[in-house]
Amino acid sequence: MNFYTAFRDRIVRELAALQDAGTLPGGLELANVKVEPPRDPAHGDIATNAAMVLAKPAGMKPREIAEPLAERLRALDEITACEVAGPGFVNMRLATPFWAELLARLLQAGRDWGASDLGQGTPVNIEYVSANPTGPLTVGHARGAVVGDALAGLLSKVGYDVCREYYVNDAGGQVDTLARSAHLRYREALGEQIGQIPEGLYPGDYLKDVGRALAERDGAKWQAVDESAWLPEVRRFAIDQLMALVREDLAAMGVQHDVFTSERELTQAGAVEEVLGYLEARGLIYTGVLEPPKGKKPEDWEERPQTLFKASAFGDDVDRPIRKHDGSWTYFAADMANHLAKYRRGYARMINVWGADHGGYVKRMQAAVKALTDGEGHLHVALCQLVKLLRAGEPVKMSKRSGNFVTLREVVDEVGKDVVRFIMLTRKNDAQLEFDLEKVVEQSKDNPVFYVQYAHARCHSVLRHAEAEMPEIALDGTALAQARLSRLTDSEEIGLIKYLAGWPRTVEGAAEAYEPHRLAFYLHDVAAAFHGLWTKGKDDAALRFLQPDDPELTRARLALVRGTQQTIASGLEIMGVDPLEELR
RNA sequence: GCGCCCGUAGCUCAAUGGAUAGAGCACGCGCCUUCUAAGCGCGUGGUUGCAGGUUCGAGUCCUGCCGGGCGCACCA
Repeated sequence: MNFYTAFRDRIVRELAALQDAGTLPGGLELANVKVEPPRDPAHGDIATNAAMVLAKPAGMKPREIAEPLAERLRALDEITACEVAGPGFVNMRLATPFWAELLARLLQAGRDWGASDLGQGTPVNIEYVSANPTGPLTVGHARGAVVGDALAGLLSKVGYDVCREYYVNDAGGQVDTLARSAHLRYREALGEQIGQIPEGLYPGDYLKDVGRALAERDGAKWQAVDESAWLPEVRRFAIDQLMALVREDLAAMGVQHDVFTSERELTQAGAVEEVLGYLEARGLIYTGVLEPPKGKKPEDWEERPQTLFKASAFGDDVDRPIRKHDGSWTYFAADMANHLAKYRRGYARMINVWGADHGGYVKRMQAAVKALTDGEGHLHVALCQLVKLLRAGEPVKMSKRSGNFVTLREVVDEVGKDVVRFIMLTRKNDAQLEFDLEKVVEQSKDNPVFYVQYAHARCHSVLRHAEAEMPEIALDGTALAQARLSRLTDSEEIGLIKYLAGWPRTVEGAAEAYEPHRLAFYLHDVAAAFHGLWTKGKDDAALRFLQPDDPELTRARLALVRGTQQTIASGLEIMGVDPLEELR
């Protein structure tokens, strides 16, 4: 479906023919030969760098390779012009019928437009969100949720077998703190005066609900007993409640994970001991003393022997502790078990979406994956930078209700999940993102969500008018694929087809680079091309899509409109955004 | 001190190692009896932080500086 790939195959074939003919020496490495769109459309539709990358190994000048190659390429039907330019590019222009044919294929592909088998069914695990169950999700989590979900959609689209995973950090000190905070709210619900929330406990009002629910279920059962008696049960209860809240928040964003893995269950099942045993057998565990970080020695630093994993043997800067002071496992140790479990379930390819504050954790986890899988596993980490939440240019105040952060829910309730999802993908994940609650719902050109949705709605508007004025024309993609597409001759019409034709390449590129934001930029450009064409019909009635006196031409143009609509819808679908048919 | 990320037009940001570095905003000038003007077109605007290096070719890769962000045992 990616026609650049198809042309690359042909060019490689022609290069082989040139080798057979003795024009080129044999045995050339062709892996670096690329076929891509020239940056400047004036250079043609597609270009290859073959002559330049082969010049050195062939011991020839680029032109000496380019000219005979161009000679052969000119003989192909689809290629109307082929010339050598610049330092040795071979530029090609494709025949109009080629583009018409491409539009027809797009329309027939329907929902599969842009799909490919790049991934060949390879299993990929994407772990994202994975927020601690100690509070509601924040706007920061929203970005991770959107990026992870869009990556999942993207990789599915190009043929990977994707598993969407959430790792629940329900072990360790933070959930104990949660339990204590919830217990306090529980006593409050039973009528006690609890006063100020002590330092170190979670102050958010959302825990009042948890306290009340516990009081309703268990009455005063846990009120006057020792902490050791109530903690495990209150903890379990609070985690369940908060995970339910998390799932609700995610559902409000349209995010649904396939698997929730519990750190506690993993640990209790002995998975960490297994990891330890595995690493010990390979001599990767030892007891040692770590150096304090230079220039920033913690106040309470004490030199003492710790159980360490030899992460430095796998690219990390230092070796990493796997037991805490009290002998329990570190978060890292449990996370190793988590990654080993994923690997064992068949996911040699793993992607984690983390907040930028976890950047310092990347190397050790990658080192762990290497060590635990004998180098067979591969972990990619996408770090999401901060989201700066603004309202009309001013930073948004934190709400007390939630515990001094802005929740995902507040934002979704205010602007809608589609807006959140789209805007979160308008920046590279490792760049900071400004999210202005007022701007993102503005119905104007400088709001990319609106701009793209408007183009999609305009397509539907045209199709609705067509239905009313020329009911004899069938408007579904399959029917329109049969239209006489050779009637599309205006350079802007052809230009739009060319742009649409780039969709599969865009999808593949975004998937390979793990960069879903490219979809948002591409859709913005498609929308711009469409708006331009639409407006041209205002200036020149002959360019309007609907030509009542010429049904054949109308059908061809409606095919283009449908193709645009399908492409935008296809992109929004991967991003998890519902395309709008009307904006009124 | 060390590690990771970032540095591109006045602002916010694009650009799988490719040709003359692109959009939007802002600024200036045009376009509404019409399928949604909630839009379109034209113009102004650049030493890609600095200095070297690799390459036929560097915003992109490597090294060193400068500036900003994040992190740095026993939290997650």
